[in-house]
Amino acid sequence: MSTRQKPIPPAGGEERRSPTSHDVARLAGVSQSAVSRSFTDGASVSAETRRKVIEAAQTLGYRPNLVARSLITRRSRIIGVAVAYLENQFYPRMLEALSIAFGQAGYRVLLFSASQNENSDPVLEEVLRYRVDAVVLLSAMHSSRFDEECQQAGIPVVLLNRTTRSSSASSVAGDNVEGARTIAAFLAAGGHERYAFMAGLENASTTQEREAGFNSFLAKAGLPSPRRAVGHYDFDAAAEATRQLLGGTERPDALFCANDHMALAAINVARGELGLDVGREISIIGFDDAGPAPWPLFSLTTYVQPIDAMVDEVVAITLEKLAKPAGPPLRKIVPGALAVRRSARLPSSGLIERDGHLTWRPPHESG
Amino acid sequence: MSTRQKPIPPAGGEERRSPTSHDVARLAGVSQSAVSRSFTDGASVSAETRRKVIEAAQTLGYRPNLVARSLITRRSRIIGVAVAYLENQFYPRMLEALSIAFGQAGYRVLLFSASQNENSDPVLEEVLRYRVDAVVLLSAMHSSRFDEECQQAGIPVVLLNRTTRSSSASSVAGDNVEGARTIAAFLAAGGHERYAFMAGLENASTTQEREAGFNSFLAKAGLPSPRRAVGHYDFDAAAEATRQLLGGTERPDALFCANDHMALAAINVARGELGLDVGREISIIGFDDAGPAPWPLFSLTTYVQPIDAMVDEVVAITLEKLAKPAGPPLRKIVPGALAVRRSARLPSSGLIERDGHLTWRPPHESG
DNA sequence: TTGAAAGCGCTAACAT
DNA sequence: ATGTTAGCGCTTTCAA
Repeated sequence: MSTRQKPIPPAGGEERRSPTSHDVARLAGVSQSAVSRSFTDGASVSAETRRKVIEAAQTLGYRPNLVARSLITRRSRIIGVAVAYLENQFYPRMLEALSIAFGQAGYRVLLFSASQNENSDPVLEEVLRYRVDAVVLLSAMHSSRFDEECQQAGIPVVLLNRTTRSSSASSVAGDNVEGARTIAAFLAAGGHERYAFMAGLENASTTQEREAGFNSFLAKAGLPSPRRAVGHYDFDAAAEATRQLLGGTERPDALFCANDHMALAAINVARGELGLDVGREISIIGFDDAGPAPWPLFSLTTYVQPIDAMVDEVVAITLEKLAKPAGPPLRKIVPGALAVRRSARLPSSGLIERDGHLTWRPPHESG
Repeated sequence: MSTRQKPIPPAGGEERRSPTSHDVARLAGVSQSAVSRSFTDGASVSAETRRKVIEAAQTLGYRPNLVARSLITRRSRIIGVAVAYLENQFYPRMLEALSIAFGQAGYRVLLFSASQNENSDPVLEEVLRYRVDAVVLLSAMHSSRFDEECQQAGIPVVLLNRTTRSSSASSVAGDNVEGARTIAAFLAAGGHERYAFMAGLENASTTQEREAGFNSFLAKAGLPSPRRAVGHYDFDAAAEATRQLLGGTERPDALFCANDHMALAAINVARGELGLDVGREISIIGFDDAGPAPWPLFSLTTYVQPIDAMVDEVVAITLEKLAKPAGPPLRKIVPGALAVRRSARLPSSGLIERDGHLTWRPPHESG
């Protein structure tokens, strides 16, 4: 039996290894497990022992190694979050809110970027090696194959601001159908005659649901179906779509864009290039309430998605799934509210003020 | 001696443990270390062995556990990134670029949020427990105590878009002094007479350096020193600062805001509230080239900070520090360029077109 | 309450 | 090239 040989420090030799629980134990004159217990919340340690341990830890600059802890607990307390196209102001705010909310629940966020149209599976695949406890898909495309692998590995997947049928993933999204319906009703109440809709990505649930809600109201109200263009949720593409939509004859007097990011592009083109008086000659409405929407120069009427409520829901669902992985996916629709500003003509009735903000309720709510 | 008892699966019992390298080894009929080697890049394994291993891994759905690997290699391949106030469009783009660039280098980004004014030490302290390989401070305040702890733990700290003397942290920043000087020269060449400067956070290096550069040029040119207000790098505060600056008599005809986020607020107030013709009655210039700056409705003249170049520099410095932790901090200033757009009056000479963009060079460059 | 001992899943000598 | 062995730093039985 050889004497316990001091391991050779990594090349360079300068690097001082950080102190371990053993070092602390030695200094405090207790066992290593006592140190571990002193840093564990519900563990049974005497106050005296803990005191000695904390003191020794302090003098050594000891920090529990979460990697080692993860290895044994099989919980990393890390949530993988996939994002793409943070250019759209709505996402950074979601991300920040997620990071803060998960932080308060004792989790950290590991970031994954994937370009918007690209399949993010390879990156997400890589995440799993980090043994993240759960995955939140904020903006990336995803395949059902990925869900299944996660499902099988016992890793909850939560989609944020998108839904999916035929998947084991949970989801949190805004009320796209109702929101779009409200927008259509608002525009109809404003007496508009020629409608237009700007789609985002064709295969995104947000675009599909918002378009469905918008069209269904128009149809039911006997109004003509909207002219249509595709902005791919991209600023430049949306600008081009706006030119296409508003450039010809018989210009629409009402344009609903599937999100604010595109609506902001539309305002830039309508006012900046075409010289239109937005809010009088043309009404433009978006969806989200992204960063610049309330700025005076845009004053964008939009369906507000409540970021904090949605994020809280994501955290709640994630923790719930972490606690009991079994069972069907959890799905949540979070209601929003129309923020009435100046980018769209006001109807003569139904306007109400709430918390200093203007909103609107259809005068004869039915059903 | 007891028979090796199968550990009891975590409560619930549904959870299938993910396969380990041992499982793969057994199925492939090789040793566990052969499996490890098959998943290690430069390791010596025969093609045949690797084939068998990969095949077995495939059928079992094996994924190497990076947590276990980290424990032994003492490298997590995770970079802690601290952000705050993603509302300022410049930061999300930086963050996305960082995530992508580090991803290409085989690292992932662990996110930490701290509010802008708050001391982020407690959060950052927490990071260290995850044994991140390095820390990048994108937006958060930080104390020299934190640097020292990292230094001592052998964890490189890299500041992005801010600098510090008296710290062991490396840094990457734009050329604030030169940029601000160029802006002053540009405004002077445009024949402006009454200057104003909007500061961000007083103790931020960006504000200090940009103000110093701006003022130094004005002084040297014999121009009056600028009127001054503080916008705290916050949209609303900047709007208020704008009212204060432009509201009175003897209105300035040139306003330099310490970043674009505040300049955008200034344009919103100047045009939206005060009805000023931005670019003719008042020239407004920013710094960064944040997301909405080029939008037609702002067309903000600004000093462009090259995000990709800065981020590449951060990655390079981080990797360099990871390779040789010893030595003094690495500091890099990345030059930018003035993007001439329409928010500021054009000088009669010095304008040049580059890559389809308009920029400007002082006609008589001296010293 | 406390300590001893057994591993979590992997990498890295060391032998063969 | 491959297998054996010894841990990485921690949590968690199990006895005392």
